[in-house]
Amino acid sequence: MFCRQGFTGASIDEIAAEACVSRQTVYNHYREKENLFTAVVEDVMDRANAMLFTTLSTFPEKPDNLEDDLVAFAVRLSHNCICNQDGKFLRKLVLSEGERYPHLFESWRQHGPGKIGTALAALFARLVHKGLLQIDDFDVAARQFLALVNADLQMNTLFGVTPTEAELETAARNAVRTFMRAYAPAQVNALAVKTA
Amino acid sequence: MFCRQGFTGASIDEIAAEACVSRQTVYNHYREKENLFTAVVEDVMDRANAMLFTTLSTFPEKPDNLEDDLVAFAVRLSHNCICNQDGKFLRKLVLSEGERYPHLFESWRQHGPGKIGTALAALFARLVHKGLLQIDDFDVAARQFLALVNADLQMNTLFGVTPTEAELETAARNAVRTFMRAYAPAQVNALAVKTA
DNA sequence: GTAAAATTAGACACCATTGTCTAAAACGTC
DNA sequence: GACGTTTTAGACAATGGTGTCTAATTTTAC
Repeated sequence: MFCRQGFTGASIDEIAAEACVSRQTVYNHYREKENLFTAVVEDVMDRANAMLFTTLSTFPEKPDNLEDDLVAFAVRLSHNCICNQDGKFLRKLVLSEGERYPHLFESWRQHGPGKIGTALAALFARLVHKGLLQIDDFDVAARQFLALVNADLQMNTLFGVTPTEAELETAARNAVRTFMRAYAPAQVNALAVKTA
Repeated sequence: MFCRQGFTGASIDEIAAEACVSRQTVYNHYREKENLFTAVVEDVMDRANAMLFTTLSTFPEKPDNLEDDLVAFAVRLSHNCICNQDGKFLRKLVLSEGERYPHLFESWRQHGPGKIGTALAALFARLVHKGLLQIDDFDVAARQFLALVNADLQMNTLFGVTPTEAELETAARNAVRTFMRAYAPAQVNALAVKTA
């Protein structure tokens, strides 16, 4: 409800009705609307974080085909963390009510994109160490990877349309291809060109 | 005011006070709040579009040093169209009230990012024609360019902090470096590596 | 089965906001 | 300077929301 209508747009009455509970019960649990709101946000954030780390752990320790593995990973990432309801809610929230709730906002920044960024950077560092990538700044590369994955989906997510599996796939493939061209060692790219 | 507080958050009284005008005058001009709102949005959109096209026209017809020109262009783009108040407003708006005003939303989609995307794609097509870039899908490249430029700034813009000129510059340089590595013809990259 | 705790429906005061109305004031034009 | 138009301040009803209260009902625990 907060997701769909924002903080002021969601009335306690509607929320209570949606929860099949009386308004008074809501007030019994959370003294006031703000408490309910922050509780919801924190819950959504925790769930999103959990989802994020399970997704991160799916990346194979010894990549078989780096490009394909990265594509599959990007698909899972956007599917689980970016295009789902929670992710959209959080981004929307931060944008619309971020200035009103600075501490929520800060907490999101550190637990959300902050964590995903550092975790991705660590993954890339491992891949560099194995000679599969050539990256000078891991943090920049991580941000760019996320940005590229989002590039094709941004319009859809803003639109409120959840992209189809096929759109997700091509978006991921476009992103990874560009990423690999920019960050794969020369011989890997040469090989890719030769096989193409 | 709509920008800072959203549609419902901004009261007519406050708006009238800010405009140094009585509430009744507002109602005389725009029969109701929604009309005022859509008028504001359209005005902001028009201004943003004008700004965008003047920015696009600054790109040199015969690039001297492509990488530097792209960096300068990216800096101007983020400065004029992405990080300024209007751009932030529009993104925020689309995200928070997009579902409530589908026609506004659609109009934004076509006149905002739609136009910037196709215009950028056209620019890249010219650069490819001159042999300065090697791109298979112009639209994808345009979206990726924008995404990369935003990659380092997203956090700042969400935070509400306007990045310093130096941050803008490094963000643009990171973006363009990756973009060039992915899309510059082999000999250009080889040259860049040699000179580095 | 009973007592304590939680939940419910509904009424309520309170507040902010929208949009209307009116009479007075300011403005512009000739 | 006079007349038509616009603006203004303030009052006003209507609406919809928050948070409180109460008395009745249900659930839970023992």
